[in-house]
Amino acid sequence: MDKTICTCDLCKNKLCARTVSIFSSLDADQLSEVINLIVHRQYKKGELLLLEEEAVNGLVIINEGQVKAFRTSPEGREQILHIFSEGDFFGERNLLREQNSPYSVEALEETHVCLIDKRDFQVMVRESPDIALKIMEALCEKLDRLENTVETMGARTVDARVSAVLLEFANKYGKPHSKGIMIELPLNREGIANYIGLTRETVSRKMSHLQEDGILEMVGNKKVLLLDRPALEKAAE
Amino acid sequence: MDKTICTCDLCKNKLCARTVSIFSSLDADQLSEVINLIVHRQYKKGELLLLEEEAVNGLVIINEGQVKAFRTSPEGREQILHIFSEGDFFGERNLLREQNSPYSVEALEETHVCLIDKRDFQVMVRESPDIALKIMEALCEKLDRLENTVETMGARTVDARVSAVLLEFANKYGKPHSKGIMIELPLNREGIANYIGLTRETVSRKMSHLQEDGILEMVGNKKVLLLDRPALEKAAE
DNA sequence: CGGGCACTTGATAGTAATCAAGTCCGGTGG
DNA sequence: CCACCGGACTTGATTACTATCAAGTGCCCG
Repeated sequence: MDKTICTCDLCKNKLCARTVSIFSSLDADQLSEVINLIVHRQYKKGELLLLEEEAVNGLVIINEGQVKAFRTSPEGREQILHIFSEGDFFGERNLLREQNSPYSVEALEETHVCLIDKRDFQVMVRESPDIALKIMEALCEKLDRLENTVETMGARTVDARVSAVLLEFANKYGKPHSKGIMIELPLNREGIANYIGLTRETVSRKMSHLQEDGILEMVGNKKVLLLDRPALEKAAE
Repeated sequence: MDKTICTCDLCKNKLCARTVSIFSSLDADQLSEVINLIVHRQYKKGELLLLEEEAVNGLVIINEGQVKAFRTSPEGREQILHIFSEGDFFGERNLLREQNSPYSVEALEETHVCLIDKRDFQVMVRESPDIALKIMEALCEKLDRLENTVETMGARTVDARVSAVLLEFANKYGKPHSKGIMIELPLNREGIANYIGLTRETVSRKMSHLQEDGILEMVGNKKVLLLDRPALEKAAE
């Protein structure tokens, strides 16, 4: 795990803390206090930010890039639990209790993070109780998403699962495009498979099928152009 | 939804609020104040406490009995997300935000609950911030459990899933027994299937297989005697 | 431009869902 | 307390689907 000083624009300008909703209730003084406590790090694609069962020593805020949080089963199958992007954070569950990390976290691309030490954060929460509310909000959002995931994985067909994950990516990463919505995929085929409990071959086949049906168009391996969103929504049901 | 006055011993003696960890930080005065705000209800097996997409008007604490929280997919498949028993509560996510229920809740047996109105609860949280911490704890526990569920459903074999759910029940409902651990199952075969995304027939077959292997013994339809816990743990990996 | 890795596509096998009886449990009423 | 009835459970046969194994193609990065 290579630790380097963060050089991204946001951090150089000391604005990183301002972009994160968790600190939105702080005034300028409090904010500059926070900024002084923040340690910056950056990770290359494939580097680990955290290892399952390891002690968590603070809150990690993604400032640039994205990461996957995953577990590996005894047989070696990887299950991705969360994908965190700019503005997301993790480690909040371990700020108030002594417990090791429930997952490993790996950079999916060049990723810059802001790190706040556990003790510093505990002080901050005590001084600004609104932060606790923001954390609760974040916990609720994660719960909502995981409940959706459980329903999708337990009660939906495989076709619906693939459609659902593409819709999720369209909502999160989609950019308007003349023919529809251009989606920059955060995961390769194997990653998508590990996110919804399938194999890469099955994901590949189902995506090809969606292309045949004219619902989407694959643009290289890393992008998808969603042509018919309503049809994809119907397929995800 | 039949609403009746609660007649269970705990409530008659006004002790119900005391048994719930969420109020453990309150002193006697605060507690009696809480007790005056509590409304009691009881539900028969099969009755709905809450319907998906319905407004949630307060916190529901299970005082006696148990319930399942579930969603029904468009094709009619039911996915159970949580099982709540004595001391558990739900609805906490809707206390701080306006959002409808993410699931339906149905009584699995005669169930007595304590209900605290949303507004009353918001006042309580403001007066006793420790309650917010308790809620955060509960949210974290639910997150932990759902992450386990996602991993189990996505990355484990079907045999491992059945073993895992039986272990979960053993931990939660198991009572020591001369030959092992006696488990009173909260769900019938179909319910177990809907909890781990399988069909009742498959669950039935896998449980028969575990019995053939001498790992457990079925005692009627509603109980299981776990004979070899280490073997079940190994099978759940 | 070239090589390696990710992706696609095909063939096969394994496993759970489905369809279909038949059995047993458990609650009810005599 | 026992007999009976209905629903839950088990077990079997078949089908459908995805994982696996395998080969070939094409994308992407250096």
